[in-house]
Amino acid sequence: MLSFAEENYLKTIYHLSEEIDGAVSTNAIAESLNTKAASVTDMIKKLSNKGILSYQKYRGVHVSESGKKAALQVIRKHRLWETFLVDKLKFNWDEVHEVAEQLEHINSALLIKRLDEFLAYPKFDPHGDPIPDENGEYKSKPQVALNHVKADTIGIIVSVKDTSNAFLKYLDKIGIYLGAKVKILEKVEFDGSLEIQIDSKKTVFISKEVSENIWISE
Amino acid sequence: MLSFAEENYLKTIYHLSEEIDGAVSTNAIAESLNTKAASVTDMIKKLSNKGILSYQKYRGVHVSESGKKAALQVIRKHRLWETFLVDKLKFNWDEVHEVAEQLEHINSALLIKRLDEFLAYPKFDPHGDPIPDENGEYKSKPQVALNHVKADTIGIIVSVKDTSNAFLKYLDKIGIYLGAKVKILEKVEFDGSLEIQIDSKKTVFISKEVSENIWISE
DNA sequence: TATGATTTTTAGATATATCTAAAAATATTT
DNA sequence: AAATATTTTTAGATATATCTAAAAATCATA
Repeated sequence: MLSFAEENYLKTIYHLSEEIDGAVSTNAIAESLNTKAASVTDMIKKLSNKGILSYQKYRGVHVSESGKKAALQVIRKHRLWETFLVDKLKFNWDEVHEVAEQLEHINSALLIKRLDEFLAYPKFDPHGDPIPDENGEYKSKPQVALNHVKADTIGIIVSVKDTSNAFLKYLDKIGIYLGAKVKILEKVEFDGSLEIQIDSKKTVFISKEVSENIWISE
Repeated sequence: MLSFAEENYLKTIYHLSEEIDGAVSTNAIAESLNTKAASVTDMIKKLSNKGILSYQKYRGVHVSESGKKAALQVIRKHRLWETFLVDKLKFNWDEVHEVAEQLEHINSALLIKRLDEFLAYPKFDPHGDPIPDENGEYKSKPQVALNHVKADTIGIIVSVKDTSNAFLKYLDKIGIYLGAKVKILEKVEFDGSLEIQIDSKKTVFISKEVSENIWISE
Protein backbone atom coordinates (compact mmCIF):
# COMPACT_ATOMS: atom_id res chain seq x y z
CA MET A 1 0.00 0.00 0.00
CA LEU A 2 1.49 3.31 -1.08
CA SER A 3 0.74 6.63 0.60
CA PHE A 4 -0.64 9.65 -1.21
CA ALA A 5 2.85 11.21 -1.37
CA GLU A 6 4.50 7.97 -2.50
CA GLU A 7 1.97 7.57 -5.31
CA ASN A 8 2.65 11.12 -6.49
CA TYR A 9 6.38 10.56 -6.58
CA LEU A 10 5.98 7.26 -8.38
CA LYS A 11 3.68 8.68 -11.03
CA THR A 12 6.00 11.62 -11.71
CA ILE A 13 9.11 9.44 -11.85
CA TYR A 14 7.36 7.02 -14.19
CA HIS A 15 6.39 9.86 -16.54
CA LEU A 16 9.95 11.23 -16.49
CA SER A 17 11.39 7.79 -17.16
CA GLU A 18 9.19 7.51 -20.27
CA GLU A 19 10.66 10.71 -21.67
CA ILE A 20 14.32 9.78 -21.33
CA ASP A 21 16.26 6.55 -21.73
CA GLY A 22 18.68 6.52 -18.81
CA ALA A 23 18.13 6.95 -15.08
CA VAL A 24 15.91 9.72 -13.76
CA SER A 25 17.86 12.36 -11.83
CA THR A 26 17.03 13.70 -8.39
CA ASN A 27 16.87 17.26 -9.68
CA ALA A 28 14.49 16.41 -12.51
CA ILE A 29 12.10 14.84 -10.00
CA ALA A 30 12.42 17.80 -7.64
CA GLU A 31 11.64 20.24 -10.42
CA SER A 32 8.66 18.23 -11.64
CA LEU A 33 7.16 18.06 -8.18
CA ASN A 34 8.08 21.60 -7.12
CA THR A 35 10.00 20.28 -4.19
CA LYS A 36 13.63 20.19 -3.03
CA ALA A 37 16.32 17.70 -4.00
CA ALA A 38 16.80 16.69 -0.36
CA SER A 39 13.15 15.69 -0.07
CA VAL A 40 13.46 13.67 -3.26
CA THR A 41 16.47 11.77 -1.94
CA ASP A 42 14.50 10.83 1.18
CA MET A 43 11.52 9.58 -0.81
CA ILE A 44 13.68 7.76 -3.34
CA LYS A 45 15.22 5.75 -0.50
CA LYS A 46 11.79 4.85 0.80
CA LEU A 47 10.49 3.75 -2.58
CA SER A 48 13.62 1.78 -3.38
CA ASN A 49 13.38 0.00 -0.01
CA LYS A 50 9.87 -0.99 -1.07
CA GLY A 51 11.17 -2.37 -4.37
CA ILE A 52 9.30 0.26 -6.40
CA LEU A 53 12.49 1.93 -7.69
CA SER A 54 16.05 0.77 -8.18
CA TYR A 55 18.50 3.34 -6.95
CA GLN A 56 22.24 3.90 -6.85
CA LYS A 57 23.54 6.85 -4.91
CA TYR A 58 24.36 9.83 -7.14
CA ARG A 59 23.22 7.81 -10.17
CA GLY A 60 19.47 8.48 -10.24
CA VAL A 61 16.65 5.93 -10.31
CA HIS A 62 14.92 3.44 -12.57
CA VAL A 63 11.33 2.28 -12.08
CA SER A 64 11.15 -1.46 -11.30
CA GLU A 65 8.64 -3.81 -12.89
CA SER A 66 6.40 -3.71 -9.82
CA GLY A 67 6.81 0.08 -9.80
CA LYS A 68 5.65 0.30 -13.41
CA LYS A 69 2.60 -1.78 -12.61
CA ALA A 70 1.71 0.42 -9.66
CA ALA A 71 2.36 3.62 -11.65
CA LEU A 72 0.10 2.47 -14.46
CA GLN A 73 -2.71 1.83 -12.01
CA VAL A 74 -2.45 5.38 -10.68
CA ILE A 75 -2.38 6.68 -14.26
CA ARG A 76 -5.37 4.48 -15.06
CA LYS A 77 -7.33 6.00 -12.21
CA HIS A 78 -6.29 9.54 -13.14
CA ARG A 79 -7.36 9.14 -16.75
CA LEU A 80 -10.64 7.38 -15.93
CA TRP A 81 -11.55 10.21 -13.56
CA GLU A 82 -10.65 12.82 -16.18
CA THR A 83 -12.90 11.02 -18.64
CA PHE A 84 -15.71 10.97 -16.07
CA LEU A 85 -15.32 14.68 -15.36
CA VAL A 86 -15.45 15.67 -19.02
CA ASP A 87 -17.95 13.11 -20.34
CA LYS A 88 -20.39 13.01 -17.44
CA LEU A 89 -19.89 16.17 -15.40
CA LYS A 90 -19.28 18.50 -18.37
CA PHE A 91 -15.95 19.83 -17.18
CA ASN A 92 -13.77 21.60 -19.75
CA TRP A 93 -10.49 19.85 -20.41
CA ASP A 94 -8.61 22.68 -18.70
CA GLU A 95 -10.60 22.18 -15.46
CA VAL A 96 -10.01 18.48 -14.85
CA HIS A 97 -6.38 18.20 -13.88
CA GLU A 98 -6.37 19.37 -10.25
CA VAL A 99 -9.47 17.40 -9.37
CA ALA A 100 -8.15 14.24 -11.04
CA GLU A 101 -4.90 14.68 -9.07
CA GLN A 102 -6.98 14.22 -5.93
CA LEU A 103 -9.33 11.53 -7.21
CA GLU A 104 -6.51 9.32 -8.50
CA HIS A 105 -5.55 8.45 -4.91
CA ILE A 106 -8.95 7.09 -3.89
CA ASN A 107 -8.43 3.48 -2.99
CA SER A 108 -11.14 1.04 -4.10
CA ALA A 109 -10.78 -1.64 -6.75
CA LEU A 110 -14.57 -1.94 -7.01
CA LEU A 111 -14.94 1.80 -7.59
CA ILE A 112 -12.54 1.76 -10.51
CA LYS A 113 -14.08 -1.36 -11.99
CA ARG A 114 -17.54 0.18 -11.85
CA LEU A 115 -16.37 3.58 -13.07
CA ASP A 116 -14.70 1.95 -16.08
CA GLU A 117 -17.93 0.08 -16.80
CA PHE A 118 -20.04 3.24 -16.34
CA LEU A 119 -17.83 5.07 -18.84
CA ALA A 120 -18.14 2.15 -21.30
CA TYR A 121 -14.47 1.10 -21.08
CA PRO A 122 -12.84 4.18 -22.64
CA LYS A 123 -9.44 3.63 -24.29
CA PHE A 124 -8.30 7.30 -24.33
CA ASP A 125 -8.77 10.18 -21.93
CA PRO A 126 -9.97 13.70 -22.87
CA HIS A 127 -6.39 14.76 -23.71
CA GLY A 128 -5.97 11.81 -26.07
CA ASP A 129 -3.71 9.83 -23.75
CA PRO A 130 -4.28 6.07 -23.51
CA ILE A 131 -6.00 4.59 -20.44
CA PRO A 132 -4.18 1.46 -19.18
CA ASP A 133 -6.43 -1.53 -18.36
CA GLU A 134 -6.45 -3.49 -15.06
CA ASN A 135 -3.24 -5.21 -16.17
CA GLY A 136 -1.51 -1.99 -17.13
CA GLU A 137 -1.84 -2.70 -20.87
CA TYR A 138 -2.65 0.08 -23.30
CA LYS A 139 -2.23 0.97 -26.93
CA SER A 140 -1.12 4.40 -28.07
CA LYS A 141 -2.21 6.27 -31.11
CA PRO A 142 0.88 6.88 -33.33
CA GLN A 143 1.57 10.51 -32.61
CA VAL A 144 3.96 13.21 -33.74
CA ALA A 145 4.54 16.73 -32.43
CA LEU A 146 3.48 19.58 -34.74
CA ASN A 147 7.05 20.92 -34.86
CA HIS A 148 8.23 17.64 -36.39
CA VAL A 149 5.94 17.57 -39.40
CA LYS A 150 6.50 19.44 -42.66
CA ALA A 151 4.32 21.98 -44.42
CA ASP A 152 1.05 20.74 -45.97
CA THR A 153 0.74 17.91 -43.44
CA ILE A 154 -2.84 17.26 -42.31
CA GLY A 155 -3.71 15.51 -39.06
CA ILE A 156 -6.02 15.23 -36.07
CA ILE A 157 -4.95 16.61 -32.72
CA VAL A 158 -4.68 13.59 -30.44
CA SER A 159 -2.70 14.82 -27.48
CA VAL A 160 -1.52 17.89 -25.65
CA LYS A 161 1.66 17.43 -23.65
CA ASP A 162 1.55 20.56 -21.48
CA THR A 163 -1.59 20.22 -19.38
CA SER A 164 -1.16 23.45 -17.40
CA ASN A 165 -4.26 25.59 -17.11
CA ALA A 166 -2.56 28.52 -18.80
CA PHE A 167 -1.70 26.44 -21.86
CA LEU A 168 -5.09 24.78 -22.19
CA LYS A 169 -6.86 28.12 -21.80
CA TYR A 170 -4.64 29.54 -24.54
CA LEU A 171 -5.52 26.65 -26.86
CA ASP A 172 -9.23 27.12 -26.16
CA LYS A 173 -8.84 30.80 -26.94
CA ILE A 174 -7.22 30.27 -30.33
CA GLY A 175 -9.71 27.51 -31.18
CA ILE A 176 -7.56 24.41 -30.76
CA TYR A 177 -9.19 21.35 -29.18
CA LEU A 178 -8.73 17.61 -29.08
CA GLY A 179 -9.99 16.03 -32.29
CA ALA A 180 -9.58 19.19 -34.33
CA LYS A 181 -8.31 18.75 -37.89
CA VAL A 182 -5.18 20.82 -38.54
CA LYS A 183 -3.22 21.60 -41.68
CA ILE A 184 0.30 23.08 -41.60
CA LEU A 185 0.15 26.04 -43.97
CA GLU A 186 3.66 27.37 -43.42
CA LYS A 187 6.68 26.61 -41.34
CA VAL A 188 8.99 29.55 -40.61
CA GLU A 189 12.50 28.12 -40.67
CA PHE A 190 14.44 30.59 -38.54
CA ASP A 191 12.23 30.41 -35.41
CA GLY A 192 10.26 27.23 -36.02
CA SER A 193 6.89 29.01 -35.71
CA LEU A 194 3.92 27.71 -37.70
CA GLU A 195 0.88 28.98 -39.50
CA ILE A 196 -1.85 26.39 -39.19
CA GLN A 197 -5.43 26.03 -40.31
CA ILE A 198 -8.03 24.55 -37.96
CA ASP A 199 -10.97 22.56 -39.33
CA SER A 200 -10.40 24.02 -42.82
CA LYS A 201 -11.47 27.39 -41.44
CA LYS A 202 -9.63 29.57 -38.98
CA THR A 203 -5.93 30.29 -39.51
CA VAL A 204 -3.62 30.90 -36.52
CA PHE A 205 0.08 31.41 -35.85
CA ILE A 206 1.74 29.39 -33.10
CA SER A 207 5.26 29.52 -31.71
CA LYS A 208 7.67 26.59 -31.78
CA GLU A 209 7.19 26.14 -28.00
CA VAL A 210 3.46 25.71 -28.50
CA SER A 211 3.90 23.39 -31.50
CA GLU A 212 6.11 21.06 -29.44
CA ASN A 213 3.20 20.47 -27.10
CA ILE A 214 0.55 19.71 -29.68
CA TRP A 215 0.65 16.17 -31.05
CA ILE A 216 -1.24 14.92 -34.04
CA SER A 217 -2.08 11.64 -35.66
CA GLU A 218 -1.62 11.86 -39.44
CA MET B 1 -8.95 25.00 4.78
CA LEU B 2 -9.27 21.91 6.93
CA SER B 3 -7.02 18.86 6.59
CA PHE B 4 -8.30 15.37 5.99
CA ALA B 5 -7.90 14.51 9.68
CA GLU B 6 -9.53 17.75 10.84
CA GLU B 7 -12.54 17.13 8.60
CA ASN B 8 -12.93 13.63 10.01
CA TYR B 9 -12.87 14.88 13.59
CA LEU B 10 -15.31 17.67 12.79
CA LYS B 11 -17.78 15.38 11.08
CA THR B 12 -17.70 12.87 13.93
CA ILE B 13 -18.04 15.54 16.60
CA TYR B 14 -20.94 17.11 14.72
CA HIS B 15 -22.76 13.76 14.51
CA LEU B 16 -22.17 13.13 18.23
CA SER B 17 -23.42 16.61 19.11
CA GLU B 18 -26.65 15.89 17.23
CA GLU B 19 -27.29 12.82 19.38
CA ILE B 20 -26.90 14.50 22.77
CA ASP B 21 -27.77 17.92 24.10
CA GLY B 22 -24.75 18.95 26.17
CA ALA B 23 -21.05 19.10 25.33
CA VAL B 24 -19.36 16.23 23.47
CA SER B 25 -16.81 14.43 25.64
CA THR B 26 -13.24 13.60 24.72
CA ASN B 27 -13.80 9.90 25.34
CA ALA B 28 -16.92 9.74 23.16
CA ILE B 29 -14.94 11.24 20.28
CA ALA B 30 -12.02 8.88 20.86
CA GLU B 31 -14.33 5.87 20.83
CA SER B 32 -16.13 7.02 17.70
CA LEU B 33 -12.89 7.52 15.82
CA ASN B 34 -11.07 4.47 17.22
CA THR B 35 -8.33 6.65 18.57
CA LYS B 36 -6.95 7.65 21.97
CA ALA B 37 -8.20 10.41 24.25
CA ALA B 38 -4.80 12.14 24.17
CA SER B 39 -4.98 12.44 20.39
CA VAL B 40 -8.48 13.86 20.66
CA THR B 41 -7.35 16.53 23.14
CA ASP B 42 -4.63 17.62 20.71
CA MET B 43 -7.03 17.88 17.78
CA ILE B 44 -9.73 19.61 19.85
CA LYS B 45 -7.23 22.34 20.69
CA LYS B 46 -6.38 22.80 17.05
CA LEU B 47 -10.00 22.99 15.95
CA SER B 48 -10.95 25.35 18.74
CA ASN B 49 -8.04 27.62 17.83
CA LYS B 50 -9.51 27.71 14.35
CA GLY B 51 -12.92 28.68 15.72
CA ILE B 52 -14.51 25.42 14.58
CA LEU B 53 -15.22 24.20 18.11
CA SER B 54 -15.68 25.92 21.45
CA TYR B 55 -13.80 24.14 24.17
CA GLN B 56 -13.32 24.36 27.90
CA LYS B 57 -10.74 22.12 29.51
CA TYR B 58 -12.28 19.01 31.07
CA ARG B 59 -15.71 20.18 29.90
CA GLY B 60 -15.93 18.78 26.37
CA VAL B 61 -16.68 20.67 23.17
CA HIS B 62 -19.52 22.33 21.28
CA VAL B 63 -19.52 22.84 17.51
CA SER B 64 -19.52 26.55 16.62
CA GLU B 65 -21.71 28.06 13.92
CA SER B 66 -18.85 28.06 11.42
CA GLY B 67 -18.06 24.49 12.48
CA LYS B 68 -21.63 23.41 11.76
CA LYS B 69 -21.48 24.97 8.34
CA ALA B 70 -18.21 23.20 7.54
CA ALA B 71 -19.49 19.88 8.95
CA LEU B 72 -22.65 20.06 6.84
CA GLN B 73 -20.55 20.58 3.72
CA VAL B 74 -18.54 17.42 4.46
CA ILE B 75 -21.80 15.55 5.13
CA ARG B 76 -23.23 16.96 1.89
CA LYS B 77 -20.25 15.62 -0.04
CA HIS B 78 -20.42 12.24 1.69
CA ARG B 79 -24.11 11.78 0.92
CA LEU B 80 -23.87 12.99 -2.66
CA TRP B 81 -21.05 10.51 -3.29
CA GLU B 82 -23.06 7.69 -1.69
CA THR B 83 -25.96 8.56 -3.96
CA PHE B 84 -23.64 8.53 -6.97
CA LEU B 85 -22.19 5.15 -6.02
CA VAL B 86 -25.59 3.52 -5.60
CA ASP B 87 -27.55 5.27 -8.37
CA LYS B 88 -24.89 5.41 -11.07
CA LEU B 89 -22.24 2.81 -10.22
CA LYS B 90 -24.67 0.15 -8.93
CA PHE B 91 -23.04 -0.27 -5.54
CA ASN B 92 -25.06 -2.01 -2.85
CA TRP B 93 -25.84 0.20 0.11
CA ASP B 94 -23.50 -1.84 2.30
CA GLU B 95 -20.57 -1.19 -0.05
CA VAL B 96 -20.62 2.60 -0.21
CA HIS B 97 -19.48 3.76 3.20
CA GLU B 98 -15.71 3.25 3.07
CA VAL B 99 -15.41 4.71 -0.41
CA ALA B 100 -17.57 7.72 0.49
CA GLU B 101 -15.35 8.27 3.54
CA GLN B 102 -12.49 8.88 1.11
CA LEU B 103 -14.42 10.79 -1.54
CA GLU B 104 -15.93 13.24 0.96
CA HIS B 105 -12.52 14.90 1.37
CA ILE B 106 -12.01 15.75 -2.29
CA ASN B 107 -11.79 19.48 -2.51
CA SER B 108 -13.53 21.11 -5.46
CA ALA B 109 -16.61 23.30 -5.33
CA LEU B 110 -17.17 22.81 -9.05
CA LEU B 111 -17.03 19.03 -8.70
CA ILE B 112 -19.76 19.00 -6.05
CA LYS B 113 -21.91 21.46 -7.97
CA ARG B 114 -21.70 19.33 -11.10
CA LEU B 115 -22.15 16.06 -9.23
CA ASP B 116 -25.32 17.42 -7.59
CA GLU B 117 -26.59 18.48 -11.02
CA PHE B 118 -25.65 15.11 -12.56
CA LEU B 119 -27.63 13.31 -9.83
CA ALA B 120 -30.61 15.64 -10.41
CA TYR B 121 -30.36 17.40 -7.02
CA PRO B 122 -31.18 14.46 -4.73
CA LYS B 123 -32.68 15.37 -1.34
CA PHE B 124 -31.95 12.06 0.42
CA ASP B 125 -29.06 9.59 0.24
CA PRO B 126 -29.38 5.81 -0.22
CA HIS B 127 -29.79 5.33 3.55
CA GLY B 128 -32.65 7.84 3.67
CA ASP B 129 -30.62 10.59 5.31
CA PRO B 130 -31.12 14.16 4.07
CA ILE B 131 -28.50 15.79 1.84
CA PRO B 132 -27.74 19.38 2.93
CA ASP B 133 -27.67 21.99 0.13
CA GLU B 134 -24.82 24.45 -0.57
CA ASN B 135 -26.02 26.53 2.37
CA GLY B 136 -26.23 23.59 4.74
CA GLU B 137 -30.05 23.55 4.67
CA TYR B 138 -31.94 20.28 4.61
CA LYS B 139 -35.32 18.89 5.51
CA SER B 140 -35.76 15.56 7.25
CA LYS B 141 -38.46 13.06 6.67
CA PRO B 142 -40.48 12.67 9.91
CA GLN B 143 -39.12 9.41 11.16
CA VAL B 144 -39.69 7.02 14.01
CA ALA B 145 -37.74 3.94 15.10
CA LEU B 146 -39.51 0.60 14.67
CA ASN B 147 -39.29 -0.10 18.40
CA HIS B 148 -41.38 3.01 19.09
CA VAL B 149 -44.43 2.13 17.01
CA LYS B 150 -47.26 -0.16 18.04
CA ALA B 151 -48.61 -3.32 16.43
CA ASP B 152 -50.41 -2.96 13.08
CA THR B 153 -48.45 0.17 12.17
CA ILE B 154 -47.56 0.36 8.47
CA GLY B 155 -44.68 2.47 7.15
CA ILE B 156 -41.87 2.87 4.66
CA ILE B 157 -38.28 2.31 5.77
CA VAL B 158 -36.60 5.69 5.38
CA SER B 159 -33.40 5.38 7.37
CA VAL B 160 -30.99 2.94 8.95
CA LYS B 161 -29.01 4.31 11.87
CA ASP B 162 -26.32 1.66 12.16
CA THR B 163 -24.41 1.77 8.88
CA SER B 164 -21.85 -0.91 9.73
CA ASN B 165 -21.26 -3.49 7.02
CA ALA B 166 -22.32 -6.30 9.31
CA PHE B 167 -25.68 -4.69 10.00
CA LEU B 168 -26.42 -3.76 6.39
CA LYS B 169 -25.48 -7.24 5.23
CA TYR B 170 -27.84 -8.70 7.83
CA LEU B 171 -30.65 -6.47 6.59
CA ASP B 172 -30.01 -7.49 2.99
CA LYS B 173 -30.09 -11.11 4.04
CA ILE B 174 -33.45 -10.90 5.76
CA GLY B 175 -34.87 -8.83 2.89
CA ILE B 176 -34.98 -5.37 4.44
CA TYR B 177 -34.05 -2.44 2.22
CA LEU B 178 -34.64 1.29 2.03
CA GLY B 179 -38.08 2.05 0.70
CA ALA B 180 -39.51 -1.31 1.74
CA LYS B 181 -43.05 -1.29 3.12
CA VAL B 182 -43.25 -2.84 6.58
CA LYS B 183 -46.14 -3.80 8.82
CA ILE B 184 -45.70 -4.58 12.52
CA LEU B 185 -47.48 -7.90 13.00
CA GLU B 186 -46.62 -8.45 16.64
CA LYS B 187 -44.63 -6.82 19.37
CA VAL B 188 -43.30 -9.13 22.11
CA GLU B 189 -43.54 -7.12 25.33
CA PHE B 190 -40.94 -8.81 27.53
CA ASP B 191 -37.95 -8.46 25.16
CA GLY B 192 -39.20 -5.83 22.71
CA SER B 193 -38.64 -8.08 19.70
CA LEU B 194 -40.90 -7.73 16.67
CA GLU B 195 -42.51 -9.83 13.99
CA ILE B 196 -42.76 -7.74 10.85
CA GLN B 197 -44.01 -8.23 7.33
CA ILE B 198 -42.04 -6.85 4.39
CA ASP B 199 -43.82 -5.71 1.24
CA SER B 200 -46.98 -7.64 2.25
CA LYS B 201 -45.01 -10.84 1.69
CA LYS B 202 -42.14 -12.17 3.74
CA THR B 203 -42.43 -12.30 7.53
CA VAL B 204 -39.33 -11.94 9.73
CA PHE B 205 -38.49 -11.66 13.42
CA ILE B 206 -36.13 -8.92 14.55
CA SER B 207 -34.64 -8.18 17.96
CA LYS B 208 -35.19 -4.93 19.82
CA GLU B 209 -31.57 -3.89 19.07
CA VAL B 210 -32.23 -4.24 15.36
CA SER B 211 -35.59 -2.45 15.55
CA GLU B 212 -33.95 0.57 17.21
CA ASN B 213 -31.83 1.03 14.11
CA ILE B 214 -34.58 0.83 11.53
CA TRP B 215 -36.57 4.03 11.11
CA ILE B 216 -39.80 4.37 9.18
CA SER B 217 -42.02 7.11 7.90
CA GLU B 218 -45.68 6.30 8.58
C1' DT C 1 -17.47 15.23 52.13
C1' DA C 2 -13.59 12.54 51.64
C1' DT C 3 -11.82 8.84 48.95
C1' DG C 4 -11.45 6.02 45.15
C1' DA C 5 -12.63 5.60 40.23
C1' DT C 6 -12.89 7.69 35.92
C1' DT C 7 -11.93 11.11 32.61
C1' DT C 8 -9.03 14.38 30.65
C1' DT C 9 -4.80 16.65 29.98
C1' DT C 10 0.19 17.06 29.72
C1' DA C 11 4.78 15.62 28.65
C1' DG C 12 7.51 13.36 25.89
C1' DA C 13 8.05 9.80 21.77
C1' DT C 14 7.38 8.09 17.10
C1' DA C 15 6.39 8.20 12.06
C1' DT C 16 5.69 10.78 7.75
C1' DA C 17 6.88 14.32 4.78
C1' DT C 18 8.89 18.30 4.33
C1' DC C 19 12.77 21.96 4.64
C1' DT C 20 17.74 24.52 4.97
C1' DA C 21 22.57 24.42 5.15
C1' DA C 22 26.68 21.99 4.78
C1' DA C 23 29.33 18.11 3.05
C1' DA C 24 30.35 14.80 -0.48
C1' DA C 25 30.39 13.13 -5.08
C1' DT C 26 30.20 13.87 -9.87
C1' DA C 27 30.61 16.73 -14.08
C1' DT C 28 32.61 20.45 -16.66
C1' DT C 29 35.97 23.56 -18.11
C1' DT C 30 40.31 25.54 -18.60
C1' DA D 1 44.46 16.63 -14.69
C1' DA D 2 43.46 20.31 -11.68
C1' DA D 3 40.21 23.77 -10.57
C1' DT D 4 35.62 25.06 -10.61
C1' DA D 5 30.75 24.30 -10.98
C1' DT D 6 26.86 21.45 -10.39
C1' DT D 7 24.37 17.79 -8.45
C1' DT D 8 23.27 14.87 -4.80
C1' DT D 9 23.35 13.41 -0.18
C1' DT D 10 23.54 13.97 4.78
C1' DA D 11 22.56 16.09 9.13
C1' DG D 12 19.59 18.30 11.69
C1' DA D 13 14.90 21.11 12.03
C1' DT D 14 9.94 21.78 11.56
C1' DA D 15 4.95 20.57 11.19
C1' DT D 16 1.16 17.17 11.40
C1' DA D 17 -0.95 13.43 13.49
C1' DT D 18 -0.47 9.96 16.23
C1' DC D 19 0.84 7.25 20.64
C1' DT D 20 2.03 5.81 25.90
C1' DA D 21 2.59 6.88 30.59
C1' DA D 22 2.01 9.93 34.22
C1' DA D 23 -0.27 13.91 36.30
C1' DA D 24 -4.31 16.64 37.11
C1' DA D 25 -9.15 17.42 37.30
C1' DT D 26 -13.72 15.82 37.75
C1' DC D 27 -17.18 12.46 39.07
C1' DA D 28 -19.33 8.91 41.92
C1' DT D 29 -20.18 6.80 46.13
C1' DA D 30 -19.55 5.07 50.59
